Amino acid sequence: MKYDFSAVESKWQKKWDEAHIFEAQDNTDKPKFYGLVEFPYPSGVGMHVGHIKAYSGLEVICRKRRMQGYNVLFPIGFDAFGLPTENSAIKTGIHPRQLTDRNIARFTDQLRRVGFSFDWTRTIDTTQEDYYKWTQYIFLKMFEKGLAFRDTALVNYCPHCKVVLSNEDSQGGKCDICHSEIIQKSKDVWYLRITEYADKLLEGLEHVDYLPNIKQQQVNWIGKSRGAFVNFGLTGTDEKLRIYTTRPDTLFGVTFMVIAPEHPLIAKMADRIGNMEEIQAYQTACTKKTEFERTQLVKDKTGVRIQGICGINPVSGKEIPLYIADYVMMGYGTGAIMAVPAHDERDYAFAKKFGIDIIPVIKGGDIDKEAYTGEGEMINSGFLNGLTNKADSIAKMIEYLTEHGLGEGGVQYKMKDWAFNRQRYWGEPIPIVHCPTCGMVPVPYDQLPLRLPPVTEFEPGQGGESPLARVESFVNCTCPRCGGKARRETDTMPQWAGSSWYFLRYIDPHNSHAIADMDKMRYWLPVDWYNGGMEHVTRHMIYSRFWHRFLYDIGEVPTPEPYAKRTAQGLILGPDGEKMSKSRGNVVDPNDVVREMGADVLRVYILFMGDYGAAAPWSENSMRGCKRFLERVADLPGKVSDTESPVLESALHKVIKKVSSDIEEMKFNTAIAAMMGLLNDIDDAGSLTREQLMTFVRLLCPFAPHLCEEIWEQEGGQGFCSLAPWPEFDEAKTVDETVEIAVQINGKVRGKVTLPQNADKDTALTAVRADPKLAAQLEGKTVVKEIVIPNKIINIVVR
RNA sequence: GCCGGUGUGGCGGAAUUGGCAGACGCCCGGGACUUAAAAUCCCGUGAUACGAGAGUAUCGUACCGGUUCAAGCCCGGUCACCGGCACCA
Repeated sequence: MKYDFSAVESKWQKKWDEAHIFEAQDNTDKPKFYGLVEFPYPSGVGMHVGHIKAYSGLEVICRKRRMQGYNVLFPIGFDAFGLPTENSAIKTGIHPRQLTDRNIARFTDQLRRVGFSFDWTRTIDTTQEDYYKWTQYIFLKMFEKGLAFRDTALVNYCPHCKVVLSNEDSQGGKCDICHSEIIQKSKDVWYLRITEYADKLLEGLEHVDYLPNIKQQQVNWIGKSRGAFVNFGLTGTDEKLRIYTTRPDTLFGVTFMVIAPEHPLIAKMADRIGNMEEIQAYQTACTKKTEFERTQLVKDKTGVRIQGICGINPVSGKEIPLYIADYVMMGYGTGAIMAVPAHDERDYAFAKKFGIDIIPVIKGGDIDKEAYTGEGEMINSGFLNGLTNKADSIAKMIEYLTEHGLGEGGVQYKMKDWAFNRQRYWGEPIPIVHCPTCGMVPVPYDQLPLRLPPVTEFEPGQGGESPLARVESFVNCTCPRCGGKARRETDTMPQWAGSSWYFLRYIDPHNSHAIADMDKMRYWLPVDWYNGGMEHVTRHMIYSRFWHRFLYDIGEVPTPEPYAKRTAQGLILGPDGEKMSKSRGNVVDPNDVVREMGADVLRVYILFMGDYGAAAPWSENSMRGCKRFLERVADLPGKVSDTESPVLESALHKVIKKVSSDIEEMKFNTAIAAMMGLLNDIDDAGSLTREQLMTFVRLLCPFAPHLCEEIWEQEGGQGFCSLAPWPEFDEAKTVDETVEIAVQINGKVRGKVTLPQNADKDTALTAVRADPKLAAQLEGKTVVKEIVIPNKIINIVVR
C-alpha cells in the first residue's frame, strides 16, 4: 500500500476535532489524569522541534491514559506577555496585541498538524483580559497579606533592555533576554516576599515526586543554611555590628571583621572614621564594577581598613580591626561578617594580603600554608576547648551567646525576594494607586481587570519609565479610598506572573467569578504529571509553587503543592551536535518535517532519538529509519491471515508488557525499539492474525495515532483507535517454556544449554554434562564450585 | 570551588539493576529486483589473530586498582566532557 500520510493525517485531525474526543469531562466518576506541559511563548519565529519533544512525552502518556479509561485533562495555552513581542512591536510599529494573535494562530496551526491530543476548548492566553484579571487578583491578595511590597534596594538592571530583573532572570550576571551585562542600581521596586515561603517550598519537596536532580536544584536555589547571628561590639560606641555565620564554633578565632561596601554603618559612623575619603573612593570603585567582575576576581581580594573603629569579640573581649571589602555582599546575611582566617579560605586570602593575625582554634591542617576547614579538637577557645565534634561546639556556642544576650541561632537563604515590576508595556498592569494622602491603595476587586490602555509607542521613556507613564488618562485617577486625585502605578508585572498559576485556569477557563471552581479544583488537582525544561526548574517552578502555596494558605486552592510529579526532557541538538540556534543555522523546523515525512514520523523519531531526558543530535538519516518503520506498519494489513504463530503471539505479549511499562518510565526509545523488533518478528513469522494486528495498532497509537486510526478503521475497528482499550498482556504468554542459558567455565562463556523454565540445579548440570562440547571442556578438570542461577546463568569453576 | 549528570562499535543509543555487552535504528559492504537509478527486499557488520570454510581463540563498556564464581553496573582513586550555582560568610 502506498501510504499517503498527508491526506490521512488531516483526515483524522478533522475527525478527532469533530468528535470532541480529547475534551476533558468535568462531571464524571471516572478516575482523572491531569497531564501538563509548559505552555509556549508564542514568538514570531514559530515552533521549534524542541517544543515538539517537550509535548510528545506527555502526549503519549495522556493518550495511553485515555485508552486506559481515564478522564484526561491535557491542555495547552500561550504565555504571551513579555519582551520579545514588545521588542518586535517597537521594531515594526505593530501593536503587541496583533503580533500575539498572529503568533498564537501560527502556533495553534503547527500544534494541530502534529496531531497532539490537546483539549482545544480550554486554551488560555495570559494576555487576555479575562485571564490577567485573575493574575492581578492574586497580586492584590498578596498585597493584602503584605507579601507584595515596595522597597528601595540595589537591583539587577539591564541597561540595554532598560528593565529591572529578578535574580532568577539575571543568572550569571547576564540579562536573560538580551545577554548584556547587568548592573546594580538602586531603585524603588516592587517585591514579592518569596523568602517568607522558603521553608514551605523546601518542606513541600518532601511530598512530591520530582526527578532527583530537579529537587536538588531547587534545594540549592533556596540555599538554606543554619548558623548564628552574633552581635559584635564596636569601640567607642554602644552600636552593635550584627553578623551571620555558619561557624559560630570558631568565634574565638576571629581576628578581623568585614562589612560590605554598601553597609549602612559607614554613613552612620562617618564622623568617627579617620579615612573617610579612602573608603568613599573604594565604595565608588565597587559600584562601577559589574556583578560579573566582582565575582570573577575570586582570588584577588581587595578592601580598606576602617580607621578609628574596631570590633570587639563578644566572647574574648579582644579588639579586632574592621575592614570594608567587596567580597562581602550586602544581599546575603547582614552584609557583615566575622573573619576566621585560620578556618576559612576567603578570610585566609584576605588576612595574608593585609597581614592580619591567623589564630587556629581547631587542631589539624597546616595554617602556614592554607586555611584548615576540616574538623578537629577545639583549641584557644575558652569554654569550647577539648570538644571534638563540630555540631557540639556549634550548639554550645549558640547556647552561650543566647544566655549572654550576644546573639542567637538563625537560618539564612540564598534565595532573595522576587523583584516584580518591569518598566514595560506588554505585561499585566500592577493594580495599585498611589494616593498622596492614603499611600498605596489597591484597585478594588470589582474594578479588575485593570486594562492595559491602548498606546502606539512602546519604547520605555528616557528615564526608563514604562510607556504607560505617558498615558495621562491611565495615570491620572481618583483614589479608591478617599476619592482624591491620585496616580496609578505605571509598571507592569514580569513575564513569569501569568505562568505562575495557569494550570489552575485550565481547570475552569471561562469562570468569571473565581480563579476556578473549588469543586473542579478538588477533582483535578494536583497536576498528576508535569513535564518541561530544566531551565525552568529554578524559576517558573519555584515561582508557581510559591503562588500556589500562598493560594492554599488563603484557602483559594485545595492542595498545598500544584504538581505531584515533574520530569524534564533533554534538548534536541542540531545535526552538528551543537545547540540549535538561528546564528548557527542548524535549526530544524517541525513544519518542514511534517510536510515531507508526516507528523507520525516526526513524533516517532523525536521519541526514538534516545533517552527522553538526555540531549541528542538531530539526524535526518535516523528519522528515515522511522519512516521506513511506519511504512512497513502500513503494509501490515496485507499480511493478515488466519494461521496463528505461537511464537509471534508470545512475542506480542512481551511487547505489550514492555511498551506498557516503558511508557510509564518515559523510556519511549526502547518502547519503539520493541515495536520495531516485533515487526521483524512478524516478517519472520510470515503473517499475523487480524486480532494481533489490532493489538499492535493500539500499542502504537499513542506514538503514531494517524496511521493507527487509519488501519483501525480499514480493519473494521469499533470507534476510534485513540479511545480503544489499552492492550492487556497475558503473563503466561510472556514466559517461554524453555530458556537458553549460557554456560560459563571459570567465568567465560563456553557454550549454551536449553532448559525448561526454572529448571533446578541438578537438571541444569545434567544438561551441561550431556553437551559434548561442554563435557569435553570439563574433561580431566577438578570442579571447585558450581553456580546455577535459574533462567540466568551457569558458571562452573574448575581447576 | 560547590552541586548534579555523563563517559559503551563508524554514529544515535540498548542491557531485566551483579548474570551471554552492543537490543533497535542509522551509516557502510555484498546480493536480489531494475535498461539504469531511486525506492524496496534479503544477507553481513565491535576489534584483532588463526582458518579455504561453518568456525575457533584473545581483547573489549574513559583510565588505574579492589570486591565477587561473575562487574558497563558495586567500592576506592584518576581523567575528560556537559548542565546549574558561585567570594552565600
